[in-house]
Amino acid sequence: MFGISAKGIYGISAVLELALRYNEGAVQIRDIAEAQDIPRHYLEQILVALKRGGVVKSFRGAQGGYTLAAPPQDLRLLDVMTLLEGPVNITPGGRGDPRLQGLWHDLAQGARDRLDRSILELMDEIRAAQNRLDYTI
Amino acid sequence: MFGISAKGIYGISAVLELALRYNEGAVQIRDIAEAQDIPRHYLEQILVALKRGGVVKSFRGAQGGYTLAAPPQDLRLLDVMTLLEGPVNITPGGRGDPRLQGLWHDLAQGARDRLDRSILELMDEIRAAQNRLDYTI
DNA sequence: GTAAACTTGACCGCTTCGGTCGAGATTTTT
DNA sequence: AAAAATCTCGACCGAAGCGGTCAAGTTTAC
Repeated sequence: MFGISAKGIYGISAVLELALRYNEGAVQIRDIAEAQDIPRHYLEQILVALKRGGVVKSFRGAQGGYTLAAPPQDLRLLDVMTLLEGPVNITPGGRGDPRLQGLWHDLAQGARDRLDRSILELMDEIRAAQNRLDYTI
Repeated sequence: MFGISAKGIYGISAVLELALRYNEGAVQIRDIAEAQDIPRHYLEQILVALKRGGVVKSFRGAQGGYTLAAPPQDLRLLDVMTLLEGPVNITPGGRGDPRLQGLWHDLAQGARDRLDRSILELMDEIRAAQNRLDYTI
């Protein structure tokens, strides 16, 4: 239950990779795929969707590739996920007891809250977790 | 994204119905299906799963039907959902950047927290919401 | 011009979802 | 004992989504 599909996981991973290389210029699909271990042709689909949504930019031809469309502090995880997996919505059909609407709504809102942070915040948290590990070991 | 399937929604609805009629003895599939507008034969599958998981009990033959296997305060929403939709688990495969594990884990834990309450609590909340409506209108 | 790189869209096998159906087993009622 | 009510089990089905592959085409840098 509640599984996020490969598309979303790959998508966030790819965006993270681009964020980490934000000052390196365009990064090619092949490099992202290799670094994050994502099937190349599948990653294409994902990046096209992210491009349509304004999360990344692409440059064609030799020396082309992808970059973030904005600095990491201006991009939100929730936007990336929404583009790839559709809106956070618990009950698509009007099924089930109407009295349960509040419950489903709470669930959706909780998920949204946890995803509503910038890529930069995500990078900071990752760095913090790494530091914690360094001190522990 | 994050949609709960019809099975889970129907399942909670059916359990709620049984909880509301907890002192009435066995309730027949047909009645539950009608009250909650669930396809009868589909509801069968759901109830069988809930029975196997010890959430409901069944009685065969004339005057048979289903009841909760325990009083509403001893049954948790999370158990019902887990039986019907599998465990709350965000990343089944080992896909994606390992540094994102914390993120997925947080998401899953958030969903679990919101589902970890008893049927009785759910009934109370529904009643409270109804009261709020009564005063507002 | 030619190689590098993105772009587009068709295609595919597999699984899950949502649901239907029918025959059988069990229990109560009469 | 027979009939009626009810759950039980498993097969089946169409549609959609998932995860991924592939080929052919464009665009751009050099």
